[in-house]
Amino acid sequence: MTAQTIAKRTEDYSRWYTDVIREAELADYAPVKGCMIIRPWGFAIWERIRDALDAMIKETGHQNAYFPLLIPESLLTKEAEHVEGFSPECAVVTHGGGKVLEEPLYIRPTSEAIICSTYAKWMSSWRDLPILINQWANVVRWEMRTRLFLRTTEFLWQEGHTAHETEAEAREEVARMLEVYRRLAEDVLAMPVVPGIKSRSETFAGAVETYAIEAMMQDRRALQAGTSHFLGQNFAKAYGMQFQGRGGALELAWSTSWGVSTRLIGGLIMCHSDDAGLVLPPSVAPVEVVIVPIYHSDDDRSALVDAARKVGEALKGAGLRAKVDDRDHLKPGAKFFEWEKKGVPVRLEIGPRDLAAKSAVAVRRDLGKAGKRAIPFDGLPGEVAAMLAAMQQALFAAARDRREKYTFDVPEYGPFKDLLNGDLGFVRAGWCGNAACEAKVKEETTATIRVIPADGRNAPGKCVVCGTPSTLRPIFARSY
RNA sequence: CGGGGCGUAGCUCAACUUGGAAGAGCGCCUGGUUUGGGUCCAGGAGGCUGGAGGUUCAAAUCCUCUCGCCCCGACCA
Repeated sequence: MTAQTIAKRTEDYSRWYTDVIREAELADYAPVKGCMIIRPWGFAIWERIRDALDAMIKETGHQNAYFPLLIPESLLTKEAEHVEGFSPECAVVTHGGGKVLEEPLYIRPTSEAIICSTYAKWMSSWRDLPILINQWANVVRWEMRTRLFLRTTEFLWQEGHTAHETEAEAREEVARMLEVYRRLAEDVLAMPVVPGIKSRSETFAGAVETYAIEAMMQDRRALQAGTSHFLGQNFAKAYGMQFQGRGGALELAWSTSWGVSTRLIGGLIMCHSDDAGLVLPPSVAPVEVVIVPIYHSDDDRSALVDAARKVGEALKGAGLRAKVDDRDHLKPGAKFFEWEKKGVPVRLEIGPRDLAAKSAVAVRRDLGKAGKRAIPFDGLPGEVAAMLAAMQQALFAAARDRREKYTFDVPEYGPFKDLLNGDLGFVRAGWCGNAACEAKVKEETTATIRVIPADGRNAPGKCVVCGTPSTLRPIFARSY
């Protein structure tokens, strides 16, 4: 027996998290602090997410483009709040070609500066609007404390940047993309989220408003999974995004930006995985079904590997991502453990008994051995597809039930603090909108306002901290 | 930036307290054996002990400095 290599969630949640990543071979540490190497299995998951989201971004009328990594200091510093927010966490290039550069170049922490200044050149008439562009890129933020996928010094993301003629159009765009993110999280990642607006203190540097989707992890902490910013005319002023309007006057554009990152993979892990390792929702699994032939002799071997391959071809023919594990130097048990750690949703075992019965034993990753059942070869692709669909639903339902179970309505400050300090989940409560009350909660519980959902924006009540009448009802939680 | 832990084989670590020939398990390579939940046996490859300096007849071990990583906090959209 090989020793257990993954810590139990109940004993050491953060150790468990890094163990799952290591054992599933999702990522590795790099020579530079906070940087991570995304290994093929991890990157294949990212590609699944990326391809799904890319299609949605294009369906909503956006085009992809690419802007450069290096941003001149003078450009980044034009929007005061923006630079104040980002400057401390920027990496700066000071040398090039063996010489000290005349002007330092910032490695982008986000691309508003370079993109907005470019848009300024591209717009002269209202007919040039809207500009709807997305880019897939890497960014660097010198975070003090890093964690694989959740907060790395360099990470991959997409950032959409749009410019519009009117405020209403820009606001529509912000809402549209937040909804795209909600669909991505819930329908693809099987991760239920709460969409809503951020408080002022949590708003993106330079934005007028920040909207986000917030998910609950298995340790009941919150994870911000995606953001959509209404930038108003702040960046238009800073970067000269003006155009001649329908009436002939010069007008400032209204802009937005929105992004999700490789952090989503961290969310996936903490949302669905268990003590045996990674659990992947079928829609993002690089391999949906793995087929393991089981044999006792060389004669058996060729017949069973053949059968496994035929089944594999049939599944692939039905559009499923199937893999036959025909490695001869590993016993079936070793293969089972390996694919479990990697989160493959369905395993098919085909041994002599199954071959004789013309069926395969199927095991769903989230149900384990208890859910074993035999499925006849005839109709296998349909049955497996149904199992995958059921698993996708089951993962979502389990995560949603967990979130609902651990979301509380607490009007009194005492119990409110206890719940948050006990890491017991999301807490909904009235808030007067005053930053001082928000800060007090943070100081006394380390929890923050994660998001103010739509139904919490006009909800008469009393501020949980100061007791004055309130209309806001945010979700408070500790977060990653 | 504060607190804690740690750098020794690909990985996890032992040897350090009390200086005296660098080890184990896993993984890897060869051959055989095995295969319905991590087979077993035999043989083998693999190290400037993170780096620099110091003390000493002798340093993985003691001292100084340095680089880096992990965890907890502060910070973070």
